[in-house]
Amino acid sequence: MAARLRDPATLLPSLVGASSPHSRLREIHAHLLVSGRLASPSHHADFVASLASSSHLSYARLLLPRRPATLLVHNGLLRALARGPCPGLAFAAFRELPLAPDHYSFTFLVRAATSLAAAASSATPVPTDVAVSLLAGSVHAAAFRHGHAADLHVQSGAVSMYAAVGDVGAVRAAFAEIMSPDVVCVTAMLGALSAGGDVDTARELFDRMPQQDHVAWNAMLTGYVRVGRAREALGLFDEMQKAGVSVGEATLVSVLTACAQMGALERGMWVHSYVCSRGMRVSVTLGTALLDMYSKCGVVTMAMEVFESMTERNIYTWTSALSGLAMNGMGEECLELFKRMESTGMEPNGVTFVAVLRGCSVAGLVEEGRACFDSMKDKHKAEPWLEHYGCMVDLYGRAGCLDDAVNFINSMPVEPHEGVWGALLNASRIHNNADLGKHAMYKLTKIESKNDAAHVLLSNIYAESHNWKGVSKVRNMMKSKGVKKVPGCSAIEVDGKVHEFFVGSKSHPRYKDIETMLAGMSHKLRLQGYTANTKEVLFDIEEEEKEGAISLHSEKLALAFGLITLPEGTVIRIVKNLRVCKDCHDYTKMISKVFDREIVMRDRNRFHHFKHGACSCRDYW
DNA sequence: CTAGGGTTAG
Repeated sequence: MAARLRDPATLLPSLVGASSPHSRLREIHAHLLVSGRLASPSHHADFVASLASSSHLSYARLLLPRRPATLLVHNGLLRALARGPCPGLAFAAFRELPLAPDHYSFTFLVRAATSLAAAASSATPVPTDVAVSLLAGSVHAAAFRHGHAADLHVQSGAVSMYAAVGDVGAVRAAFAEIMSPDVVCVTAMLGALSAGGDVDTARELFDRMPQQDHVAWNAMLTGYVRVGRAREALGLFDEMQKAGVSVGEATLVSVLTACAQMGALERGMWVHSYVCSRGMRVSVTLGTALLDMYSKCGVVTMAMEVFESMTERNIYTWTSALSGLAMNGMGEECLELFKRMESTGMEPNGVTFVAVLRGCSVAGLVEEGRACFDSMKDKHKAEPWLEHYGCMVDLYGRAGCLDDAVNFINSMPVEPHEGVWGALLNASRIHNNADLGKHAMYKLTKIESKNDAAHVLLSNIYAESHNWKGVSKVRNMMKSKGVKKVPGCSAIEVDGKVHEFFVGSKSHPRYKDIETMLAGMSHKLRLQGYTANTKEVLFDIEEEEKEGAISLHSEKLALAFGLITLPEGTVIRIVKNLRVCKDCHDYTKMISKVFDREIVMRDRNRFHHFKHGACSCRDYW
């Protein structure tokens, strides 16, 4: 097939390298002219665009004034710039346009604004950038002025653009303007709604579509994934397959993300074998999603196997691998991998540093973490985010250097946020420092008065030092302030089906068996000398008045269910939405010994790998 | 020559 070169960047990729000097470009240019490959305006346009997208702007500019100055050439340039690494350049090129722009021109500008907005919102934790929002508005206004705002492509682009800047009202207005929206428009709207957190409305729109194509299905899928409704995402994927919709890479990436969220290892592995059996090429994105799924399911060896097998790795790949190691308590390995990353010349970003600092933290590598934090500013000229300060406080605090943690906070050039105080609060809990804990709590509640996790932490601090008055004070505080506790929930996958257990719940169809198993477990543990930490549990505010509920924390229910259903010798994997409490942690350690089972538990922050009565977190979490 | 779906942290 004589494929037409549609993407300018693919034209002459071997000839125009990013580092070619001008003289070399002139050579190539002359060669192309002589061989007649620039004869037609479209080829000329492709060449210009190709130069622009490989950052040879100045040379591309030289070619622009060539006659005929067609819109084709200029639009091609706009397109390349909009899709390139510096979308803002498209606006510079637009200002120098020697001709009146057409509707094509505007689709590229809209696209450029969308990319800028996406980059702005991912670069910093700040929700929206005013400048980008203004830019979006002016692009749209310009489209109106030139009479091209009614073009379907511009319109659907506008919907995505406003979604990218987070302007819900503008999204609705832009969509309402479209007289007869097609699949693409509706899909854009669908994506916009789910990006704003309103997946249910998105789903209504999806169901009402006359016919959905695979992109619409994928948009819906990621909508669920984005808001953390992984179960529904997987359900939708089943429907998608039943409907015979083609399953491509984007679909599998979303499915893997859903598996990672739920800790659904079996389904994740199913995707892996699906990919292999069909001989699909494992792209960077797919490979990264696979590796991430494995580490979030606690199977670091497989994650690293995928990582090593990849031929191309980008910043996401490295960061995901690093955070996988950190999450699984493999701090030394994390730091080693980071050194390897630096040696390849891959530039770490803010997220990478969060991962590495967490790695240092779980392994107690205080000096290394400090060096890493300093190198961030000095070597990588990156300004630390509040998250990084939080990581540092966690690093010092977890290692027991509480003074250093406090000094670090005092020397911060920016106002500490709740994460920083939360890290200090947790450190106070680990090291039984009630005074410091109270101080951290005081600061924290001034910022975020209804933080439920913080209240639970403070209560645990008091309980640890048998200060029951303190415990009940916290409880009253929660009542009067109306702090709502998120109910504990643990999930376990059996035969590809994920079972969820809520704290104290008896609604599982096999609850009778679970109850019997729990009794058996307690009996066996008692024989081994384990006694439930009743005093603490009695005041465990998660459970409030129910003293009989000691064994009913959700992870215990899931654990019992796992022991019943999973064959001996297989690893029991549990995913919990909150932090594991001390009692459950001790309990699980003992179970791993008494039942001789390996248990992998993912809690809100990290993994616990229980084996032979010990945990990989070395009791620090 | 045009528009929509994908990966990393908290």
